[in-house]
Amino acid sequence: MITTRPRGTADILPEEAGRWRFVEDTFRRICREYNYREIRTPVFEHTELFERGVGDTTDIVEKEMYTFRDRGDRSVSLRPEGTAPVVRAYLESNLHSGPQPVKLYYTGAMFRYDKPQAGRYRQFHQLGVEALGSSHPALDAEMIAMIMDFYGRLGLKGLELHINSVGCPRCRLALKDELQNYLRPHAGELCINCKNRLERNPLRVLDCKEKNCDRIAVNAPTTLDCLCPDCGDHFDAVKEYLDRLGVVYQVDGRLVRGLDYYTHTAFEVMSTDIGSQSSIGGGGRYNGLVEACGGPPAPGVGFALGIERILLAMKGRGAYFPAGDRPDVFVVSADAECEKDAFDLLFALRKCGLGADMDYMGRSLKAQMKFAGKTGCRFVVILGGDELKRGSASVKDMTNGSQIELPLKGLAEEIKKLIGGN
RNA sequence: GUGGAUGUAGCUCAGGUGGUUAGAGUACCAGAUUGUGGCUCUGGGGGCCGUGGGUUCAAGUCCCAUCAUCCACCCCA
Repeated sequence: MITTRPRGTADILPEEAGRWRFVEDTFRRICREYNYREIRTPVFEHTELFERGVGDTTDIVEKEMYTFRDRGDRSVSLRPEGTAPVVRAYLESNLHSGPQPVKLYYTGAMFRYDKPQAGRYRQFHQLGVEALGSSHPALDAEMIAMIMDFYGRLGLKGLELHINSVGCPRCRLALKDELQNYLRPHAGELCINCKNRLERNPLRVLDCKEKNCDRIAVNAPTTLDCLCPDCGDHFDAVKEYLDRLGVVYQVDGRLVRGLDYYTHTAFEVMSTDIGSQSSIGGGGRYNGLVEACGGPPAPGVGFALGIERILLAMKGRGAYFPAGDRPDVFVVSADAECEKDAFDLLFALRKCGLGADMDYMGRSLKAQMKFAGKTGCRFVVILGGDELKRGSASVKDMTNGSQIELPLKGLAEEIKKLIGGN
């Protein structure tokens, strides 16, 4: 059926698109202030990039990628996330041999073959930033502060910021041992998933939401219990920088993010009122990723935010959105003979930079007025035989209904003055 | 991938136990004395009742399948 969109996709209609633009514009502004520069990468990549970069044991790669073979028999995939492509570009264009860190931001569509539900789509849109080449804890803090700053400017409230450190690979190994020792006696009480996780990836038992698992996990050793001295220092420094900025956070030793490449700092922002898909943004440090992608050892930090979920949270809280675009002027012809003059006038107005439109449905004067009212225009210019004889036009202010007659010559400039005057 | 709910005009929804030409509100269009919006009144256009099967003399109404949406699990943005 050609009149239905693919499952899990959405059309962003004009009214909604205005809200998207508001979110995106706010993001771009903040990126400029924090000195992150835009990067645009392809919407599809070699499948191998995601297998290596995201991790081939993650759900994303195992069962959620849009993968296909192109006509040259190459396996390519629609990007399921933005970090791996940015890292690839960083390497491919030798950005790592320039001044570090390289601070980049991106916006765009991502694709995941999930079952759609509230706040979860197959094509969704992310805003993200990555800072490559520095392992300084102030950078982790800057990024977390930046997200909260961004949400604040959108008028989002009722958010929870959770932070954690998942340590380096050595810490993880230690934790894995500790966890398995703690969990094995409880194995019989865990859910089926967690029984499997116990041997393969016991970290994930920590944020299982099953009641029994949750109860057991509360007392389990966390990532924080197993941090090596270096990782502990790094995390303390991140917290200190956040404290200096007055950023409010909760340390959550059970926060384990799904992607394999995270090391050290991990963070996530939750909204309490958008349904079960409550995460509206998250990120962390990934010091092993660049190397895993075939580059030199280079650290990185980044985050990604979901636009759809941000919008959901904003609507849930009745957040402010700026008014949509509307024309400055609508040109109305009082009788059919004036239509061509109205057309000329319309283009004269536009040439002066005014947003202008007219009726294209052959409507009566009354209907044209009605239609003009619905466009939300500020002024209506009425052109009729009487006015034309005098070389003038009637200008009606739609906000108060007042009407004056002005000469056609220089009309656009006059209207500009009237708009500027308010 | 698993489970639950729903699917009637553009939109929001009515349509007891199956029975003639499927309704409302809203939106859209046109009128309400001769060149003017927002309020009010009147009229009008618009529906493969998601789709495909089945039961029945008869199905929007019952059964099955399928597709889609929503909700939860899972996962994550």
